[in-house]
Amino acid sequence: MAGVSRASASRVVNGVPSVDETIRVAVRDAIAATGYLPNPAARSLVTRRADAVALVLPEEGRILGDPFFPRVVQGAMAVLGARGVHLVLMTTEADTRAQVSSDLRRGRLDGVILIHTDPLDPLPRLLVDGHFPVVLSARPIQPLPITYVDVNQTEGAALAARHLVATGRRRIATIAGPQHTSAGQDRLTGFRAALPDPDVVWVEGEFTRESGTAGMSALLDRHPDLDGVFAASDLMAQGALAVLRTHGRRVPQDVAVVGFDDSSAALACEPPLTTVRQPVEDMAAEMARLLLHQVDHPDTPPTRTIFQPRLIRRGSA
Amino acid sequence: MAGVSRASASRVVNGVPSVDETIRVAVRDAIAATGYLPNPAARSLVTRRADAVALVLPEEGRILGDPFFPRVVQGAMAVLGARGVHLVLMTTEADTRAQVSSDLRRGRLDGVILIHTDPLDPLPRLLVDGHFPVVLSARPIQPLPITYVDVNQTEGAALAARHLVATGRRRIATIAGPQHTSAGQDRLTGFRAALPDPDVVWVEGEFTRESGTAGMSALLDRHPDLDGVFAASDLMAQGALAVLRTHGRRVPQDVAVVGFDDSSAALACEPPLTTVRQPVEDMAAEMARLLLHQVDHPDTPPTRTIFQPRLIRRGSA
DNA sequence: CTGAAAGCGCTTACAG
DNA sequence: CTGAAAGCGCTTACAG
Repeated sequence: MAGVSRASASRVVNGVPSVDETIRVAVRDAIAATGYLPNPAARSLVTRRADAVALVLPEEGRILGDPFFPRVVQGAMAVLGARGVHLVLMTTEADTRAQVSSDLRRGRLDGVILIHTDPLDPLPRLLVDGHFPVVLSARPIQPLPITYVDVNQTEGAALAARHLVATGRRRIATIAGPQHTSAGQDRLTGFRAALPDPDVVWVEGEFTRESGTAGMSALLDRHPDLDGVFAASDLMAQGALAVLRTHGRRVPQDVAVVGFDDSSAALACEPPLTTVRQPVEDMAAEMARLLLHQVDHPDTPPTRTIFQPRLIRRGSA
Repeated sequence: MAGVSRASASRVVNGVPSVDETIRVAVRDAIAATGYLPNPAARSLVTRRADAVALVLPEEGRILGDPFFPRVVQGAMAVLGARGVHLVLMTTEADTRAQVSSDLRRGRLDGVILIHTDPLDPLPRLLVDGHFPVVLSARPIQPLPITYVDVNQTEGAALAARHLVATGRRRIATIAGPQHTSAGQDRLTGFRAALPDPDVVWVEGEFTRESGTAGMSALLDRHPDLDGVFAASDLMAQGALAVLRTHGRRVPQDVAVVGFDDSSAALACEPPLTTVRQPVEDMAAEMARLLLHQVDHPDTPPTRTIFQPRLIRRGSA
């Protein structure tokens, strides 16, 4: 309709620079007049690109319910959406996980962002071995040549420790995260290292509200006189706050509480939670960028990008 | 490799019944031996199917942060995943909303599930007019020939009303949802109708925690003696609970509180929230099924499916 | 029931 | 810089 070859039309649509101005204009006019939209399946058939990536979450319930999740999606969508790349939601449950690799092999997915993967999950290794573009949301606990993004976990925990000490707390304890995860380990390590006496009282939680409740009860049983608590997740802090209230402890007067994440749960707490903020949106956006870069340049060596956490002071400490 | 035509191979892969058993076996063996996976782009080019649908949410922040969201995704993924259909996340923000319709027209998306759409949003009408498969998560406030799924809102609110009355509450008030939405309207209507005196005290909220806080404060100012509150969302109930605590009211002894949704926020409340449960997973699964049906049968007339709510009794009332 | 052939709508060497 | 042609990997009438 523009009176040019289909090759030239294709070049204009794809913004190839070496096209004569008159042709370009003719094609653009024709596109505007007809409302032409390129067929992605036909394009995909030759370019070998799906323009779709998956956000892979552990079991459906756990992460979706995580107040963390919305911020991840928001950050990733911002960069993906701008490039017209689809964000497909998947989980690592038995049925879906098979789909992830088959979709990757069939070219239905260009790559994947793996969120909060279980340390024992073989999926990261599988994807690396298959040379598929992939980005992890945290340092893998077993060394793996894989690109990941993380927050400086030890520094974040140190921020919490220093704040408790600076505000005069002396009998400090922590509800740590699961010690089979890198985040759980690093936050405990960092917290201890920043305390005058690293021999701090601690219990292990699972990052969930329930485990925060259990952890705080255990702590209070053993050390009724404690005056400062660092919970390695906001959800655990929320659980801890409930227990403290039940036991008649005022927060922050009697016991100061610091959380970790600055998820939406932090503002739902009473009092609002002082917590260590991870720049989750930025991290997710960066994951998307790194993934897209890998898609464009398959031989990119693995990189790691570490973000700095920040202490957000609110009512609880 | 199986020694048959590519047409026969295609028939076996797609499960066409009229294929000789020997051919079927030969093809299956060849597939197993080679690890063959069909190329979805090539298939899509001729079938005109993307095998992908979008879950379209209002502005990124609002719904993603909604404790409701995980249950929606879970329900939809269960039926979509089983059929190998991708669930693509999108929003109605300026940039993405253009993508929704262009992806639909280009065949990159087979249909969309619209969640919590703003009543003024022109998107539903646009999609209906374009004859695209679409399912809404609630009754549209302006009549529109569109398929939707909803909970019986008035009955849900009536459940709350009857429970408050049955437990002896007499000075009852409600924090209603936004009156420009069907859910907000119906819950208020249903609540009033089930009360001995429909002339109940009420304030309007936005379904958010903040508006619950503001609403409860206003209510308490005007009616310090109230003994029962129905909040039209769990989030508003959570905000109300915080205000009641600040004002020294015990829940449920002094004031009973009932929420709506049974979202994850209900269990995070203190005390745990008595609330009206929407079967969200079931509703989302049904939306996915209805959408897929429309994709298969483009001329399906619009239907509506109403689910029954249930009162979940916990500590707050 | 099966196969040869056309065709889905693009992109991309390859000549010119 | 541009166009004719091949080809991406499937599905599906159409004969037989």
